[in-house]
Amino acid sequence: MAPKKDKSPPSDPNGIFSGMVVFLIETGVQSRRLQIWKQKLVQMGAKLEDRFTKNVSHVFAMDANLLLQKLDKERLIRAKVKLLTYQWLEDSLIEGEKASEDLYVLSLQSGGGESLSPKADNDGHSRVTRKKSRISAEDAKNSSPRHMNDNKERVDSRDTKSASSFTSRSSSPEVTSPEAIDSLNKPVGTSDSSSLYKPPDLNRNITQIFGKLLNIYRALGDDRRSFSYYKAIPVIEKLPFKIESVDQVKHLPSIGKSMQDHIQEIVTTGKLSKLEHFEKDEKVKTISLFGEVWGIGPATALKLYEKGHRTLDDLRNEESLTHSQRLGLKYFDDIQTRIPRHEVEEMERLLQKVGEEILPGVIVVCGGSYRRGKASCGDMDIICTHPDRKSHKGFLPKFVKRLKDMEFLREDLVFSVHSTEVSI
DNA sequence: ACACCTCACTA
DNA sequence: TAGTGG
DNA sequence: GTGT
Repeated sequence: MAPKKDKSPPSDPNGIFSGMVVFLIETGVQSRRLQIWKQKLVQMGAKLEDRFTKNVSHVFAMDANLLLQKLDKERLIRAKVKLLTYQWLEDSLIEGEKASEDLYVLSLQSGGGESLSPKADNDGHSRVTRKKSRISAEDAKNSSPRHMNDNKERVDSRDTKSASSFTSRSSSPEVTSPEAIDSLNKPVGTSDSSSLYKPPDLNRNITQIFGKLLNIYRALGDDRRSFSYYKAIPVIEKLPFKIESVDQVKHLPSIGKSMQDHIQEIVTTGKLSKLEHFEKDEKVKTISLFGEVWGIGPATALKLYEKGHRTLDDLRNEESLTHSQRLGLKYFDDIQTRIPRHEVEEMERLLQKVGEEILPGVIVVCGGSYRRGKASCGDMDIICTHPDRKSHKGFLPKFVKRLKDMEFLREDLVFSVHSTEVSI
């Protein structure tokens, strides 16, 4: 059985590229790299053609120009083959699965002059976005992979209790130095051997505006529309080139007619009148502001606006506010302030220490944005576990009480009784 | 025309 | 049950 | 707003 096996690359019929019949435009490709690509393609199930036959399903090239130098445009159109950049190959190999082809399609612009140069800053390297990089680090700190299924109690210093105003920053004069924080971390390696990528962030002009629209629509309660922007932004961020024409985003997923129009306006005028209109609107401004208060959502914000309120101070005299909303107002600035990473680190150690006193062996670690390596965090997510898989029961209430006694915790934005039993 | 995420907690 | 949070 |  398995008669074929002595070939170096054990072509895998179930490889991610199986079924593909590939023709490569080798012009402008470093021979060494080309060799690797060929090997990988075959290894992962693709079939290589040395000529552009009609069996070919995919053609790869560095760019459209080089492609057209080798093959006739009309013939390509007739052939109905996928024309992709080698970047697709790179990214697919890195991800371990076929990437969406949308971002790598070589368009056969006419004329022959212009052309699109998919490389904004040279660097023939890959940049892809990993899908969800959640797994893995989870129990890295748990030391033993065996514990990964232990029951866990999840506490959120923001939604279970407020950890406001105990900050050591109250005394420190300045902490807001985006750059300083930025340089602090950025786990993104520049090494090309690594499988991490750099976010070029071209098209920031567009994503920034879309981000604002996202927030506005969310504040207004239009979650659907807001979600559309939420999906569109990362698609645009992924693009390896700077958008100069609406044609370049015509077929991208999540980018429909409306977004295209917006992009069109942004690349030509540098701004979006729709957004400017929103930002000028008294109602939108007010509702957005009120919505930033913890406990106030679109519905309440609108009611408050209709009652005639316009500033946060106006709200302080409002009778109808709930307990949570009052706290949200009282600690508005504190909650708004982001926590420097090193302070989170500090608190993690403190919490671990206190936890140990209550329940020896307990493991308290930080999750959320901290674990994801952010330079600053909006809140602090902590995860409490215990190796024996059962001692953690009943730990949370004691832990919380202890932290309140020592005034680490001062107020409850919400007090959860049942979620202390959450198991994963 | 219709779907697009979940779910515990608060009032 | 409507509203809210992430 | 986008996709089916």
